Amino acid sequence: MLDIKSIRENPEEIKARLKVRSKNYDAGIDEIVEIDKQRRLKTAELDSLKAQQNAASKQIPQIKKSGGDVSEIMAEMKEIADKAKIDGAALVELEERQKAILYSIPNTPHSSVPYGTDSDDNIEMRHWGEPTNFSFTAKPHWELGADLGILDPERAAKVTGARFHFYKGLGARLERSIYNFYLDLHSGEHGYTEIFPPYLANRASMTATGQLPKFEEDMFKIEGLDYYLIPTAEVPVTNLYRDEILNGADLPIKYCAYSACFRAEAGSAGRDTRGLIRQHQFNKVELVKFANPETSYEELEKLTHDAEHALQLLGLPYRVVTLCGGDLGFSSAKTYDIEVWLPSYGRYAEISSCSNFEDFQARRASIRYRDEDGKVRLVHTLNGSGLAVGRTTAAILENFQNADGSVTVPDVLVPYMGGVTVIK
RNA sequence: GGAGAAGUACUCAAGUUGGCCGAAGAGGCGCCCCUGCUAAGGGCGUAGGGUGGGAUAACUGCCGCGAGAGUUCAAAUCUCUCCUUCUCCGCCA
Repeated sequence: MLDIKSIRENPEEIKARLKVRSKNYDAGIDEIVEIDKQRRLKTAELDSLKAQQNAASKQIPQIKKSGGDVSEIMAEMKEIADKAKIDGAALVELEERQKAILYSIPNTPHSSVPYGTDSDDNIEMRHWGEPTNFSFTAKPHWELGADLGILDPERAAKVTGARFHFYKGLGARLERSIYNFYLDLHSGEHGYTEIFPPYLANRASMTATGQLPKFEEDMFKIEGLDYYLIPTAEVPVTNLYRDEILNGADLPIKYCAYSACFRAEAGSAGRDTRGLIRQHQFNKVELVKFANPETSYEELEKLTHDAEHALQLLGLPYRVVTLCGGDLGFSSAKTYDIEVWLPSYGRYAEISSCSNFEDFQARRASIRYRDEDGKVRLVHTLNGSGLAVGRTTAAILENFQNADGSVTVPDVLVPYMGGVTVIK
């Protein structure tokens, strides 16, 4: 959520910055400025009534003590109390309206984010390796999975529904090897503390990280409870410090977390219908940072490189792009996508999204830190996939397939695979 | 899931016939005094955070005793709902 004070003071600047997301973007800035004005007037009105009440509350017992008559002042206070009630209700309504708009406004993009309408306008920053060439006709991963007997979406459709998978045998082992490798890499070499979070989060948490209220239809909700299946470990891990004040000297705080992720993705019907790319449930290792605002963009670079490092060790070709305004996520100020080469698609496909949310989530979640000067400030939150596991499995199967239909296991995963070097 | 008990500041903890409770006390922490030494003693300080007014000052209003709602002129204190923790029972990986 954006700061109402900065909207109040620089409405035109905020509007201009939001236009990087979309030319015609109308976030309701003018409306919110007007509501804010009324809200503050009403607040002042109500506060002065309360001040009168407080003064009377001190007088009444004293008058009573000295045997005076309080009926007149009490009658007067009754009127004030009634008026305060009406004002209070009006104020609540204004606050609700303001909040509704404020929660629906996306983050302002960082100045380095280019204008653009969709993923075609993203900017390639760098790439590593080259697209894989095959001397034979390469198969897509879903065919490899079926032929090797390691992926079974058909039975998953029977047992659950579309967009779920059974992994079997070395397929299940490969998936497990990948997220164990990721966790070991980030918690070991990269200095992230490992977290294993709950897979359900409540409404307050989902609101704090920005999934709610705007994207409710993308979430799986638990019937009859205020719980949602997490779409990413970002939700529980970022909310770890909701409503807390951290010690500034402890920043940056770095966490990595494996979790299953659940996405209803109502709008995705018809896309990526086969294979592991777009599932209702998938595995992911997430990197989360709580950072000092001064250094959060350096932390974003480091986080992105940490995620890239995993792909380098696996030997998978990838590129890094800066998302343009039109492709930028709701809560993010700047995002790098890491895209892995996917032969069946003939293009790079997203396997990680590394974002700096600046204070957007921290304001919603009230995550702050005490600075050296004793002042309390909002932290900057960052996160990125490190990496999506199912898509890694797909990329490994496709990029490392052999002419005979077998798949070579990347060296770094062999120990995790119990010494298996080829899946056949 | 059932039955009880409890949630007050960094910690512990008073306060439930509603009103001089912004909230006793202790510990901890900070500063100082005494002490020729890392002891003992003494003094002072220690509620923040949010949100308004005001010049992004001085100063000042309002809200904060788990959360929310209610009763009342007035609630930490009364009522209701919810959350969390503890104990016992049940169930269970």
